[in-house]
Formats: sequence, C-alpha cells, structure tokens
Amino acid sequence: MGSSMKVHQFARGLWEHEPSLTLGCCKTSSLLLRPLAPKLPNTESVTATATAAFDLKSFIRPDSGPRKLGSSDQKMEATQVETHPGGTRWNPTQEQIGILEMLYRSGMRTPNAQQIEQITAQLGKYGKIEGKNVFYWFQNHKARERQKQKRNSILGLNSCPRTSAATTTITLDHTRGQGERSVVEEGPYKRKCRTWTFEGLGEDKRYCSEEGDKTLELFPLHPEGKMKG
Amino acid sequence: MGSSMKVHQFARGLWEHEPSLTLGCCKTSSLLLRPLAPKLPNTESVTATATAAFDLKSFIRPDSGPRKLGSSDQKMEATQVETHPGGTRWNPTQEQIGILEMLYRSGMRTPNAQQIEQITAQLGKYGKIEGKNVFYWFQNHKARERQKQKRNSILGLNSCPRTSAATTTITLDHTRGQGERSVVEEGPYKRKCRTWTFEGLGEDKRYCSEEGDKTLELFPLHPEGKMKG
DNA sequence: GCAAATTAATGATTTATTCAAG
DNA sequence: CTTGAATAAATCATTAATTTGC
Repeated sequence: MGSSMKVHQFARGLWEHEPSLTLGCCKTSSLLLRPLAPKLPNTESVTATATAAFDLKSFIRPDSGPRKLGSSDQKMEATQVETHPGGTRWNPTQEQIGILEMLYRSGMRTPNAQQIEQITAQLGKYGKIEGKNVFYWFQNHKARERQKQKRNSILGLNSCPRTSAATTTITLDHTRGQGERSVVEEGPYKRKCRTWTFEGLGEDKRYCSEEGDKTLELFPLHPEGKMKG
Repeated sequence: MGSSMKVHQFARGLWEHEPSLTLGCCKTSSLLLRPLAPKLPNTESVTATATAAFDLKSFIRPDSGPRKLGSSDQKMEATQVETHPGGTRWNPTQEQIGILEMLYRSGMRTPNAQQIEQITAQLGKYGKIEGKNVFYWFQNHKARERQKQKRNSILGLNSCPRTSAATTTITLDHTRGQGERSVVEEGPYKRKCRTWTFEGLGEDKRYCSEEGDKTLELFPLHPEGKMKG
C-alpha cells in the first residue's frame, strides 16, 4: 500500500558487466537493519521507514541476467565449463532410468530428502546426477503417468475391462504411509494426506547463525545460484 | 554409457520386515539393465525384465512411513527428534516480514539460491529461519498478492479508475531480466520468459563421486529428511 | 549416408490449489 | 481468517528421435 519511498534506482545497466554496484553501505556498519522496529504496525504500508539500511542491493544480485539475444561477447565465462560437456540438463542413462522406474513401480512417489540422497548416490555410479534430478524425475514421471492414464481411461474407457495384468504398481508404503491405495492412483485428483507427522525428526537448531549455515541445504530449486566455488 | 557392472548388494536389514519383494531378478548378474534396449519400442509395458538387482529395499526405507494407524512397533528410528522446541512452522518476526516485504516491493519475486542464502542469513538475526521459509514466503506472497489483485480488479472494476498510485511495484530486474513488466504483474496468467540461458555459469563437476556430494545442496522440499546431524 | 528441419520426450520451472497450524 | 508448507498442474525449453532433402 503506502510504501511511497523510492527504491534505489540501481544502475539499469543490468549487472552483467559488473555495474559498480556500490551496494550502499557495506564497508562500515554494514547491516543496520534497525534491530527492533517496535511493531511495524498496520501490516504492510511499510512506510519506508522501519525495515532498514541493509540495502537490498546486496541481495538482489541478478546473477545470470537476461542474456536472451545480443549481448554479443559474453566473455564466455569459459573454463568453468569443466565437465558439464554438452548438456545443461541431466541426461539420464539407461541404468538410471531403469532404477528409477523400478523404484517408481515399487510404489515410491515423492521420496524425501534422505531417500533422494541415497538414490542419488546410487544413480551417481552410472552417470552425473544431482538430487534435484531425482526429485524432478519423480514429479514428472508421476504427473505424466497420471495424464497418460487419464487419456487412456477416456479413450479406451470400454476396451480392456480389467486384467491389465502388466504393471500392477506394487505400492509398498513409501508413498506416504497411507493405508489404502494400491490401485494405481487414479481418480479425480485425490489427495491422501500430506504432512508426514514427523514431529520429531531433526530440524534442530538453525538459528541461522554464521556457522554451518546449512539452511540452504535442502530447500527449493533454482539452479542458477549453484553457489558453485 | 554402457557401464553395466554390478551394484553393491547392500545389507537388507532395514526395510522393516522385508516383504520378500523379489523385484524381478537380483542375485546373480545384478544390474543387467539391458545397456541399450534398441528402442524400447511401444512405450511402457515395462516387462519387468531390465531394471536391476540393487534392492530397492536399501532405498525405500519407509522413514516416517505409514504410522497413521496400525503398523505398531515402528522401531521409532527415534532420537532424531533433537531440538525442534515448540513450533513446527516458521513464525516470522516483524523485522523479518518487514525486510521481506521491502525486498518484495523492490521487485524481487523468486530469489535464487544465492539470494536466499543471503536473505536467510540476514533475517536469521531476528529469529529462527531457514532458507525454505524465505523461498516459500516469496512464493506465497506473490501468489496472494496476485489473487488479491484479481479480486480487486473484479470487484472494483469500475471504481478507482486508475491512479492506484500506491504500490507500483517498482519491479527492478531481479525478476528475470525481462525488459518489460513494471506494471504489477496482473493479467490472465501471463508468463514472461523463464529460463535464463545462463550457459556458462559454474555448475562444474558434480559427477556425483563420493566426495562432497553436495548434490543435495539445493533441491526440493520434504523436511522430514532433514538429514540432520 | 548425413545434416538441417521437425517432432516427440521429458527435464526444469513456475503457477495454482490445497492443507492445516495458529 | 491468515498464512506457512506442500503438492499438483501447467508450462517452458532442451535434448533425442525421426524425418526429409540432397
């Protein structure tokens, strides 16, 4: 709402070729952040006051900006390419796919971090792979199996009464600890239950102090910030 | 490519009370995987062959498994509970919200891993917080601002012609290096462009060897497997 | 036989929905 | 009712297949 205040203008130049940046302060008392704005009253309307020095700039950092076309000399950034031979995206090997499908057929659908770690470790023996690849694979495979099934149920609604015999989808229990299911999840988008009741379970600390800062450890996506070296 | 070779057998152990499973072959020539099924013609029909020994069992690991009812002795896996004092979900402080809104108003929408890391580090000074909280906050805030706006455009379609003046959503460029936008993203679900074409960009190695194994570093969600200490 | 041009798959993201804690 | 968390659906954008012209 209110907000008024201007936001820094930033050099439009667009990051890319190191835009002097000047990230506001930094240097001295970097990070003021106004330790304790009493209440920061009525919701947003953030009045520009409050909040803090802090300079978004230090965050924003567009990273791999636009680039679309032009930009001609790209400097290449080169050399970092290292391995990463031809592809940008994961290109699974037959072994990897085989194992993943096996897991899928055995009923696994949305492996948790721990499982993904293990799977990734194993699949890594057959080719380059990252945890997110495993995650995405399950997401996509699940979704595509679903739509494939929907298609079939619409088109062949009559033929093939039952006895599909093949692929019965073993369905063990990884799914989500449901009691039921076992029939190849179909139906009109039914959710089983999501949160896994893992009340206990690590999750300790993480007061976000300076240290390990594993916060980033396992959260979302966005490959750009691969944090690299 | 080919690779073939075997996968270690793993100690069955876990898997609760190992359900015979017998996922197809296993045992002898573990991991045949049919190095190169010429075409694997008509889609699925997975035939059960292929795939491999490898023992899902070692992966699956029901973790927080079913639990819902029955299943009685769960072995508990216990001890992992650790801290995780009173709350299950992030409870942002005023400072944190203020900063996040500031960033949001400045145009940030989907911060990448690096940005999230920084933001988390900062916000951590005002209270417990994890990277995923930041991520989710942006996701939700964006979505909700959008629907709020949709509501408004439908309801007040007439009143308040334009000149909303307030919050213009500065929109710098973090968003995604677009050229346009700047008008408060609205409209009927319009996408701007996504992939950043950052061909170069670190991303080096990660052949998933044994070492660092940062694979898990930044991938999806699923808090249970917090991997903890 | 190949390589450009198409098309089919499918990896990676983003948006929309849903759930549930507070 | 608000909103953190998570999942599903919709999209994009590459990559491999496949086709086509020479």
